[in-house]
Amino acid sequence: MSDIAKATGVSQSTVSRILSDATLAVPVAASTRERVRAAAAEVGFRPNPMARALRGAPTMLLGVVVRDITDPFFGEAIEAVSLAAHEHGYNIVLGSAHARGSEAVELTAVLEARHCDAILVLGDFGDQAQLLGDLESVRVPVIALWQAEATSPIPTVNVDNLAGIDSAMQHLEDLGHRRIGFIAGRPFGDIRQRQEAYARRIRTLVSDVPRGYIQSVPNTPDGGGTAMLALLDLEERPTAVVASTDVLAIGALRAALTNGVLVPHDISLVGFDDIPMAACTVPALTTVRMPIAEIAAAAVRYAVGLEQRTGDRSGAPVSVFAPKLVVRESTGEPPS
Amino acid sequence: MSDIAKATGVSQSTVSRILSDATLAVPVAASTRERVRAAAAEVGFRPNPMARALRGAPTMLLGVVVRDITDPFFGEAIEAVSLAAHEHGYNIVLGSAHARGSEAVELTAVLEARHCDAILVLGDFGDQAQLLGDLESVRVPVIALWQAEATSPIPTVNVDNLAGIDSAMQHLEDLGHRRIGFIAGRPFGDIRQRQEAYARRIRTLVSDVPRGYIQSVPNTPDGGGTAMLALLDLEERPTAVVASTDVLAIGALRAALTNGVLVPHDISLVGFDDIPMAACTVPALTTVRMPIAEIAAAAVRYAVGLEQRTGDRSGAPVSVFAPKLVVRESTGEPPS
DNA sequence: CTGAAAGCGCTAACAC
DNA sequence: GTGTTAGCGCTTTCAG
Repeated sequence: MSDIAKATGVSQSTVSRILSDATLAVPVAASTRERVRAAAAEVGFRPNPMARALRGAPTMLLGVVVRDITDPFFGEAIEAVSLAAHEHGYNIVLGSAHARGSEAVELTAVLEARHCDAILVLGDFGDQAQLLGDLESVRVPVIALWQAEATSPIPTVNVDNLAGIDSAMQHLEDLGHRRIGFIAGRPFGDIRQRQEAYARRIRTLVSDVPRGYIQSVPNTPDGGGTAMLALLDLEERPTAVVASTDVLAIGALRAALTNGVLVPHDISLVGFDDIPMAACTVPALTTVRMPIAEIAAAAVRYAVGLEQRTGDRSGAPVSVFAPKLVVRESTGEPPS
Repeated sequence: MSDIAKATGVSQSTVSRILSDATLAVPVAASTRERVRAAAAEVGFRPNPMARALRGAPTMLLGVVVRDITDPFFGEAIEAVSLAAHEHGYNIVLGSAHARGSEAVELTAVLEARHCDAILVLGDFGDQAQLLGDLESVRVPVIALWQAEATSPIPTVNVDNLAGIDSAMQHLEDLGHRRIGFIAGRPFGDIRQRQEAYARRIRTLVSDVPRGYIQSVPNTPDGGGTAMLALLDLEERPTAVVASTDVLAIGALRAALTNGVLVPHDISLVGFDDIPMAACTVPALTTVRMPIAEIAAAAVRYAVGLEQRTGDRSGAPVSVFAPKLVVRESTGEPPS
């Protein structure tokens, strides 16, 4: 920058004024501006964001912490956030927390230190009190997506899990199902909410959740398979199963099929998330789709907005978006 | 930092020496160190990486450009890179290129400007000459993963596509298949290599690639489905199909199954990548698995190593890792 | 309208 | 061993 100042015979501060578009505040002669611009272009000048940040300017970076980047759902989510961020001129610093406590903590330190303008937390970290605690003491705005701990003081934008499960249950009930099982993942956050929604709903059908109708397993295809097998073994076998995520549902589907149980002929299956693969299974999965793009956009808008009214972290407002049931081939009437 | 200098009555430079662990070069009294450390801890001191970077220190950031983050394969890849980077104390700045030219270019600008210590490019950007060109003029080391353009001057670490396809073909031939079709994605990079490997191999079986045996489609499940349908419609229908990616294979599988073609009874199917879902289809997919973790580790090691011997970009060395065939349920003997 | 100068937080010679 | 001093590249008062 000083180079170009010398080359054009202007002072470095003038160059700064021109190149940083502070022009509006302090007028600069058009002629000078032209010359400087030209010189800058010639040298291929690129402002150094480090230096800018050092002076207190925003870094235009959004930190993103994701619980498990290999989860196909979060792949889509990151894409959506990245897109939304990009629209505001922001870039993404990604940290995958690998669901291990120590790293997550370290991670927030990194993100904070990197002076992200805001931090976005994707997914439930309910089992990592550390992280959540740390996040509270971070100086930049933190906003959570797909994080459903009611206790959290962090502003959150999420999908309406209750509505999602309700629509799935309604669909199943309309089809004639009464004995409906549930496959749960981790017992906190989104999945816990979905489980509660299920439990509440099923109690309107039967006096209480039948023994074994809720299977808690790790949120993996294998977990889903294990759960399905257990459900299938029940004395009063359910005629339909709601899985709290598509990943679980896909595992459950495979388990049923490989054990000679036809879907949806013998048992109906509904997932949650609508990951791309959900449409590719045979039969294709009936599932609950969330408005990922909208959620991401809202979160980014919020993160960016928060930067202006600094420190305003009191409200911990929560935006909730409505999901939509996508009926495909994995649901049908109960076996007679 | 000056605060803690004042508080402990030492000079700020001493504090810096202690806190930046330059201790080794210039000895510091143990007592002073203790005091400073304590004070630093009390204030909750966190070094400002911006300032550090401004002084020329490495930013400990690795830029990652990925062609399509929603591709489940790249999800795993990013995780692996992230893990490997973490081991060297590096973090990841993620940029998804959305496979759109303009953005990709802009992206590299951002990454360069962000002063990443190196840039990792995941996947083929063969259709984006812009990006590749830009990358060449970037000052930091660039290293490519899963990028197979022979013309590229960028150091590359990749999987041995030829060996992968060969093992798939060998497996099929051992089973007795002679009429083997191929589903190709984009006509460049990894996929082109795989296609060439297929073409070479099939010519050892028949005089030339039979008409229509290579189906070129977009790298999506739908694309795979379309390709499979075309293959099935062929006069001399293949008894086996090799798909250049699992995503294609999964789509192809669904297309076959929903059209009453049994896999592997009527037609065998092999994928490539071994994405997590590959084990969850019914039948589970026989596929070619790459050593993702090793590839990521090699790339990161390289990226980090390159930083020391600056400017050494001449060789454009290429590391190639051997993939491994994973036999599951989608392959069997040809129908009699 | 433009220049001079003071830092942002930190590191690295170079003294003492 | 520790303090002094000079910047890294940029923004920003404050004077011309």
